[in-house]
Amino acid sequence: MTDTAQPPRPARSAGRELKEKGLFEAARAVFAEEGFKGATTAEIARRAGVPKANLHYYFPTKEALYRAVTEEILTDWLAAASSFDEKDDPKEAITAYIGAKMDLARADPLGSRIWASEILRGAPVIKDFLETTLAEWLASRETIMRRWIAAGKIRPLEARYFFYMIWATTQHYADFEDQIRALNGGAPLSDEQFQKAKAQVVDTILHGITPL
Amino acid sequence: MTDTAQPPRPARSAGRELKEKGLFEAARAVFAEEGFKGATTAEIARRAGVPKANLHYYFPTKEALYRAVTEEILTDWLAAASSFDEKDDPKEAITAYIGAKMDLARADPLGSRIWASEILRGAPVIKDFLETTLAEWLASRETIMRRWIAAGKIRPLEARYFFYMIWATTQHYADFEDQIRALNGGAPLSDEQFQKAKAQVVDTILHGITPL
DNA sequence: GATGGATTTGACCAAGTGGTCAATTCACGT
DNA sequence: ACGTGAATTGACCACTTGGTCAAATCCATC
Repeated sequence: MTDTAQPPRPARSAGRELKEKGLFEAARAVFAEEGFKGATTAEIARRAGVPKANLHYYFPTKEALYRAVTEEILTDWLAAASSFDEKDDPKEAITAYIGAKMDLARADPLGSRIWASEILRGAPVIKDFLETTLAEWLASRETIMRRWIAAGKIRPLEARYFFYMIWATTQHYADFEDQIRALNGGAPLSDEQFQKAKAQVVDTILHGITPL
Repeated sequence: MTDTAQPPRPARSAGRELKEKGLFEAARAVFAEEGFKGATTAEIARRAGVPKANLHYYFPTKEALYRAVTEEILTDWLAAASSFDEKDDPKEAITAYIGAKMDLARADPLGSRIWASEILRGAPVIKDFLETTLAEWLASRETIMRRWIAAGKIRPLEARYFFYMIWATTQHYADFEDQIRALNGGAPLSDEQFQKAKAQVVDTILHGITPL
């Protein structure tokens, strides 16, 4: 933890990137807790341990900082989404996809919460992403699902509502972590509990769509 | 709908209740969109069409207004939850429960969003409800589920993760309505679409937990 | 050690925040 | 008409907000 002097020479703009990262992470936490409007630059700067004026040196406005944060989240979302395409078999593809979404929710709950908060306020910043990139992603996976249905590999269903169920369930473990904790005797889910939850989600959904 | 003059005499404090209702509803909308911290009393008053000072006559503080709003939401939640207990058969009970939760999300999306926003900020106001009433509700339904499992009526599973899936999925249709709209060509789900979604959620979950 | 751009920051500002208050208006029983 | 309590509201206050700015400090290069 006392590794303050470990970069021997690459001093270049490494300091800048480090400070930017600190502000970025502080912003993620505050935006996740308070939403865009409720978050204050003063609080973000305080958590990052820099004066507020310094924050505005790295990010000209609160909105610029917020946009930087959301952009990364969308990237991560797409990365996890790609796990749907790695296998041709529905069972494998869906298992991998749900697993990736669950792991993302576990690894980066803040990202999921910022997304949720952004949607709650009407998605002003990511609306374009939703209407284009996300809509296209969904449409093309609907095509895949329809093929599986035609081949009798999964039961007939409307693919979009199927994906809503996956998104809702997986992100619930991030967005409602505090509620889950309250229902778990005050303690967050242990790794074992989380693995069991993940397995059950996969299991229930797979059984839910497998033909008899 | 035009039954404004149906109370012939009880003029008493009817005006008061009406105005209180207006502020209450305006507050619901603003809290749902902006969260507790992001919401402003000025905006609430503006939407209710009254001066800000008048708001503070009916509700002394922003937090009092927020607490009144949340209280009603918890009541509605419990009302919908009771539909789980109306039938002894798992298939019927779960169908009724999911249906009630979906209908609640459709009828009162604002309530669901305020709940979500409250959890996102750490549930300071409803934490007690979560830890007591909700935890007890969940525990007792876990007992019922275990009985069904022992009787071979449903597949073995951890009941709490099963409920998380139901809560997540049903509330998704309220909390992420804007996202769903963006993925639906900009139009909100029609009644037919919603009914289809509801049927599919019930169907998938029931199949997911029914023994082979 | 001088130069000059990058960085840091205290002080400041206009606009907004939740909340107060005293002066007014309203509704209604007498 | 009058009195009285409930209801209304413009003006105001202390504090917070996002953002600015100029003066200071750093630091790599010559």
